[in-house]
Amino acid sequence: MAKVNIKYLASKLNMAPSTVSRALNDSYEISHATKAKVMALAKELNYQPNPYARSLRAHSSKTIGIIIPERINNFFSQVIDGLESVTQEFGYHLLIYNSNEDVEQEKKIISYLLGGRVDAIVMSVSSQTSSSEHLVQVYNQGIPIIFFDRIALDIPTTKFITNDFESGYLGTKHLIDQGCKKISFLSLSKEITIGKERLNGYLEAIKTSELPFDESWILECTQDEKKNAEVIEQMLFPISRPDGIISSVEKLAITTYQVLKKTRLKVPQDVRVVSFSNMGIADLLDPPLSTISQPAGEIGIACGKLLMKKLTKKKQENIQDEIIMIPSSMKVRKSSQP
Amino acid sequence: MAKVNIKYLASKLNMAPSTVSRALNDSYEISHATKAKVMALAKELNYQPNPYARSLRAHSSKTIGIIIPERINNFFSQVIDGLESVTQEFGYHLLIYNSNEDVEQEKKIISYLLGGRVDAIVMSVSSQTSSSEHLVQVYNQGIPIIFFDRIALDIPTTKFITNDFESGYLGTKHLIDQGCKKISFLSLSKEITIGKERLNGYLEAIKTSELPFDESWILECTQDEKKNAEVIEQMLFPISRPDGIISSVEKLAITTYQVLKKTRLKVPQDVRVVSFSNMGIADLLDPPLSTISQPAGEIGIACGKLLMKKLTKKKQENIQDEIIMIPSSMKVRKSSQP
DNA sequence: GAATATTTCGGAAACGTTTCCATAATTAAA
DNA sequence: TTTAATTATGGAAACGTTTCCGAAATATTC
Repeated sequence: MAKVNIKYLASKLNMAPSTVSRALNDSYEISHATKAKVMALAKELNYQPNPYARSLRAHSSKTIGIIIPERINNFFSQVIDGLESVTQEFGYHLLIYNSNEDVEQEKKIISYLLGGRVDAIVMSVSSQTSSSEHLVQVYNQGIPIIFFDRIALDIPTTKFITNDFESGYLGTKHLIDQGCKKISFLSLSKEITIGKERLNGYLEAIKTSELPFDESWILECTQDEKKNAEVIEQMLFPISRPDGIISSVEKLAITTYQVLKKTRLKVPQDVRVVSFSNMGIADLLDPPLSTISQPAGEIGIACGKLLMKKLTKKKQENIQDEIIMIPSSMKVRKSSQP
Repeated sequence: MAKVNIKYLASKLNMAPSTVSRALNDSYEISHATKAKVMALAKELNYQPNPYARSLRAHSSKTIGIIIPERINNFFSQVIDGLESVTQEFGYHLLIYNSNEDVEQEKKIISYLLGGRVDAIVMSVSSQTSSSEHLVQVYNQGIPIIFFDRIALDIPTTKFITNDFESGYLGTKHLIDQGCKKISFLSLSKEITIGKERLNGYLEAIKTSELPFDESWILECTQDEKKNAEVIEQMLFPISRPDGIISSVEKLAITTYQVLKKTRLKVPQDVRVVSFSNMGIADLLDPPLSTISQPAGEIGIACGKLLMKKLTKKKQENIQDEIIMIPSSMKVRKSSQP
C-alpha cells in the first residue's frame, strides 16, 4: 500500500504538487475544475495530510501543552475539559503532562516543550516550584505561556486565579460565625501562590475576629499521604485540639475525614470542616462537606479563548501581563454547621 | 535572536550539518574532540532539536494518542497516570482526547489521528459506539491500536479488560446473599461490551438463585443525568421497588445516592447498593459504598508496556489479537450490608 | 613501501508540505 | 490589433533533521 501524499496525488493527476496543495487548501488561484478533480481523488484514496511536514513548514504545531501537578483531581480535569471545548473547534490538539507535584519532573517536561513541540503552554505549577528559572526560559523563547490556579508571579503573562484571599477569609469567617474558637489551616506548601493567598485570608479573618491565635494552627503538609494523616491525627489528639478546620486543598480534607473517622470526634459537633474542593459529591459525604469550589470549567474556557485569540489572529497583540480573577463560590453544608 | 538549529551550529563550528547531527546523536563515527566541541556549543546556545523535522524524517512522532469517553472520572485518570509512568521513561508524549461519549466526536478525533500524528492509539470507546468502521480504518492504516475497558471486539488487537462477567456475577450474588429479592441493574448502554458482560454476570446470578426476574429490573440509562435521575426515582417509587441495586458505572451509583437522599428510603435498610467504581472516597460516603473497583493503574501500565515493546524494539512482532484480563476486586462496605 | 582497512568528516538527498517565482494561456484595456 | 492585466499552473526552494554515499586522512597489514 503506497502511502498517499501530495506527490502521489499529483502524479496520478498529472499535475504539479504545488497545484494539488493549493487545490486542497481551496486556494483562489485554482480553477473549480481542477479543485474538483483533486478533491475527488483525495477523498477516494483517503488522503490525510502529514501534520509534521505541515508543522515543519509552518512553524506551528496546532498543539497546546498542558502541565498539571496532579491528574486524579476533578479540578484539573474540569479545567482541561473547558479548555478542550474551546480549542478543539480550532483544530488544536492537547499534549497533557502530569508533573506529580515534582519540580524536577516539571523541569523535564518543560525541556521537552522548548523544542517547539507546542505552540503554547498552559500550566499550574507544582507545589515544590519555588524558583521559576525554567519557566523564564519558556517565556524568553517566545512560547506563549499562561498560568492558572497555581501561578508563577514573576513571569509577565496572563494568570487566571480565583479570589483566593477572599475565599480563605470567607471560609474562615464562616467557621468563626459558627462558633469555632481554634481554627486550623491545612496547607500543602508555602511555596505556591494560592496557598499563600488562602492562608492570608485565613489570617486576616482570625485577626479581625480577635480570637487567640497560635502559629501551630497552621499545618503544613506534604505529598506523603501517610505522614499527612499522622500529622493531622496528632493535631486532633490533645485536648487543646482545634474545633474548626479549613483545608486549602481537597486532598487534605479527605485525609482529615479519614482520620476523623478513626477517632471519636464528630463532625460538625466536635470539629467543623470547610475545604477548597471541586468534588462533585460533597453532598454525599458523611457528613456533607462544606466546600469552596473554583469555577474550573470557566477557567479552562478562559484559558482556551485567550490562547485561540493569540494563536489564530494575525494581529500579534501580545498576551497581557495581568491577573484575571474568576470568583469561587462557597457552599455551606453540614460539615460546618451545628 | 537567530533560531539555533543544526545548520547554525554547523556554520559557527565550521563543520558540516551532518557532522553536527552525528555528534549530537553520539555517533560512533565522530571523534571525541569534535563531539565535545559540538556538545559544548549546543549547550551554550541552548540548542533544542526540532521535533517535527525529526518526526518527518523518521516517520515516527514519539507520541501516543489516547481517547477516553469521559475526563472527569477517576478510572480513566488512573489509567492515564499508569500509562504515562511507563511511556515517559521512553520519551513518549501523550495526546489526550475526550470523546464525551459521543461517537461522532470519536470519529472526528480518529480522523485527526489518521495522518500519522501519533505512533499508536490507546482507547476506550464511547457508549454510543456500535459500529467500528472508523476503528477498522485505523487498523488498516497500520497504526497500532489497543483498547481497554470498553473494547471493540472485532478489531484484531490486544484488549485489556477486567473480569466483568464474574464481577457482575459476584456483585449480584453478594446482594442476593444479603437477602435482596428484587435486584435492579443500572446500565449505561447496551452497546458497550463491559455493559453486556456485567449484565450477563448479573443475569447469571439471578438465574442461579432462582429468584423471580423481571426485564424491567434492567434500567438502561443515558447521558442525560437529569433523565437518569427521573428514571431511577420512578423505579424507586412504587411499592414493588427493588431492594437491591447494582450499578455498572460509578456515575449512575452517584445519581442513585442523590435520588435516594430525596426519598425516605434508607441505605442499606431499604435498598442495598453495590457499584462498579474507582472513586477513592467510597469509604467517606453516607453510607460507605460497596464497590467493585478495576485495577486502573495496572491496566494503564500494561497498555504502556505493550506499546513500548512494540514501538521501541526493532523486532516488529505484531500486537497479538487477544484479550487480557486483569481482575477487579470487590470491597464490601455498609451500603450493601444490613 | 605498497596495499588495505579504519577513522573521521563533508555533500547531498530525502521526509511531505507550502509558497515564492516564473510562465503560458486567456481576458481586458487601449 | 497591440499591450497590459488576469487566471491557472508548474518548478523549485525551504522548513530542520537524519542518513546514504563518498572521500580524504590516518592507521594497519603484508
